Amino acid sequence: MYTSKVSVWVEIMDHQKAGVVLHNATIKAVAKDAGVSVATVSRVINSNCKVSAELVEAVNKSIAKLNYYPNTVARSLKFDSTLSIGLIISDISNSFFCFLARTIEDVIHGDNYNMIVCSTDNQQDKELSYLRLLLGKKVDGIIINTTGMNDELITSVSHVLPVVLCGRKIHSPSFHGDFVDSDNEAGSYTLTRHLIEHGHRRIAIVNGQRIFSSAAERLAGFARAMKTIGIAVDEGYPYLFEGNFTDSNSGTLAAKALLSLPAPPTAIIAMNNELAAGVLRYCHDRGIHIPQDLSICSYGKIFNNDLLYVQPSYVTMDPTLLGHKIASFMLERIAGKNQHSNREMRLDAHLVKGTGVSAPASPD
Amino acid sequence: MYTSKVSVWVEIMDHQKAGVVLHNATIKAVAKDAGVSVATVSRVINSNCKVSAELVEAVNKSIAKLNYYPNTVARSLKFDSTLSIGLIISDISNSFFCFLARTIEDVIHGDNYNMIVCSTDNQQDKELSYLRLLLGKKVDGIIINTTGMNDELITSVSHVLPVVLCGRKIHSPSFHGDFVDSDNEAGSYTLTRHLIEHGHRRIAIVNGQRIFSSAAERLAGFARAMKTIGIAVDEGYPYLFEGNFTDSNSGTLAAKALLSLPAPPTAIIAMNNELAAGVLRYCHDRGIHIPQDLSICSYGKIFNNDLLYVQPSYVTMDPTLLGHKIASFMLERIAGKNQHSNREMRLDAHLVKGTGVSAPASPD
DNA sequence: TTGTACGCGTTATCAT
DNA sequence: ATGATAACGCGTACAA
Repeated sequence: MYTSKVSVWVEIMDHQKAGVVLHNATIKAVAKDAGVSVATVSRVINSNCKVSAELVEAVNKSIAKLNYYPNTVARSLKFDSTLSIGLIISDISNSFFCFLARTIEDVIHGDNYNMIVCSTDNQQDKELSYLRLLLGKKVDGIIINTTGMNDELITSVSHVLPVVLCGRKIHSPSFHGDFVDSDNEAGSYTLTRHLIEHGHRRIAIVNGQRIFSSAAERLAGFARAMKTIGIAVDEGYPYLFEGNFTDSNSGTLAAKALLSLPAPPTAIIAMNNELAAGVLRYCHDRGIHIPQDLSICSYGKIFNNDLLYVQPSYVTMDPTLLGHKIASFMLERIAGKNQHSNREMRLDAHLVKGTGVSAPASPD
Repeated sequence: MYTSKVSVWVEIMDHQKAGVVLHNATIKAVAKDAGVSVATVSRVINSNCKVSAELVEAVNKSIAKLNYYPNTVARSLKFDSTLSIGLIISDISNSFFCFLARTIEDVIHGDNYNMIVCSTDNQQDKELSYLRLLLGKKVDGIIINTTGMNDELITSVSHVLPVVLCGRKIHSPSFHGDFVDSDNEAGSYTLTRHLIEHGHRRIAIVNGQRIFSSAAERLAGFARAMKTIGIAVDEGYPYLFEGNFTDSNSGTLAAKALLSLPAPPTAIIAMNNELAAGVLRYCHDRGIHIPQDLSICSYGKIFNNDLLYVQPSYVTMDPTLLGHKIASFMLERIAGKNQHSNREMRLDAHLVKGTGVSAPASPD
């Protein structure tokens, strides 16, 4: 099996600390120096076979002398496994994905896996290009927050490689992999009901593109909540803004558009942290008082939320929890050789009330 | 030479969009199917040699039929180059490093390089472990914000691989690589003078560990500025707190300690964004009014700065600018075969005044 | 226990 | 122009 020989590495590298030259020595060089065959060296390194004590000694001496360390690329070629997994997300500079990436890195590092990070900016061609690259690089698995525009290819990939989706679902029945996300519909429902209970009726929603399952589900939860007060959210609903999840500026534009309406909303729900920051930025710059003039909610916590000039109410979407689940699924799939049936994991989104919500100034 | 054959990939992968099975076909299988030798297939793929039109046709047909794509691992073995670079930083979940990572990714992706992200948490053993891993994986270069505790090894690595340092210098004369950072001394001087000009005298500094060159330089700039008003900053200086750059909580502890002193400071300079957020958090929770009770400055912008309840003055440290420079240096070194002499690039840190600074309530 | 030889998927060198 | 074959560095049957 293809495991990582940490103990050997430690032994090897300890000798390299004192500023010695790294020769890029090969196993052959070590064998020659120690006067043994490459097979013996290999056995010493991987310690999976019996080697006499004196030869072990000699080999280790040569390893230290030559500052030898194994070439992982060659091993990968042999085992068709690289001990690295690809992470394809829309944008690593988004605080949510930062924490997600960090958590995933931590978990998989425990199993000696590395992480190749790829940011797509939600562009189909970038995603495609990265998928190709990772496929060619023979990563052992792919974690992907997909753009939703390469479903067929990803489905194909899922037949040959462990795939864990995050945040955006693939509906193809032949897709083979796991899915982890927040419980979008319920979370959005909770958030909307929170506003309704404060007396709001003209509630606006600033969403991401509906081609993303998360956006669609959050819209559905919103609609279900609005239905409880007899308001139908359909194509004609006036307070619906579809922006871009990865661009807080689209939240700013949304706020501007919504608040310019003849009968502006008394509350806005931004469907992720980026959009929420954008909405907040608009209100801050324009001197719109929150919550007096407008109540604001966010799906997921805004970074540095507790230090903001006002705290929107939000439902939790903890990237650490998500990351742990995602990484675990991935490692399980790799270990089980991708034989699991599709799994779906939804994380609870519970309400955290903030100072950004109050009763509307002029209820209808 | 080892280049990436993008055009070929496009051609190859276009046929895979419709949910076909990815067989992991090899060049041998393609050769067999097309009735040619593997050499010919290789030539068609890399189009570096003349092949007759009909054979090109046949090979491409087989490639499409078998959904063949090249195994990068095998190529890497041949070329001793993987088209990937390692990024070793203290913590990818820190907003500053997020933006840095994103920028670097963008730039190197243009040259078809990938990025393996490694977070060390400023721990020596983690850094060591990641260095080993990247070395074994035969990355083409390493960008590192080092812990400062593996200088000898990194120096060794720099003799065999392009290395670009970021934020933390290695002083060994035999180190071979580039260094990019903010102009720490000058930036810190600017920030301190800003407070002095507002009338502050009891100015506290919340710094990272001085083993990091950035922390040492910022301390030096602070000391130089204080000297202009005849205050010596030495080991006996009472308003010196050494915390942890990567842990905002240590900023909170610092604020608590400093403000509990008999003659508390009238201003605090936090030497990075994390520490500043921690200081701010303490003040916010304790109801300490800023800037009335205390003025606050930060080296680098706090994330979502414009939405905070108060805006510390800060000097710029743009991760995007830094990232561009770092990535460029790396690509140049890779292209030039590591033959450059050591380069050092300092980015200007200019002052942005915020609402978090005013004259002290009770000047001495 | 130890060594020889082959194969992993490619590319490059030599023949033809 | 095309094909056979030797490398790249490693692990492991198989032989000894």
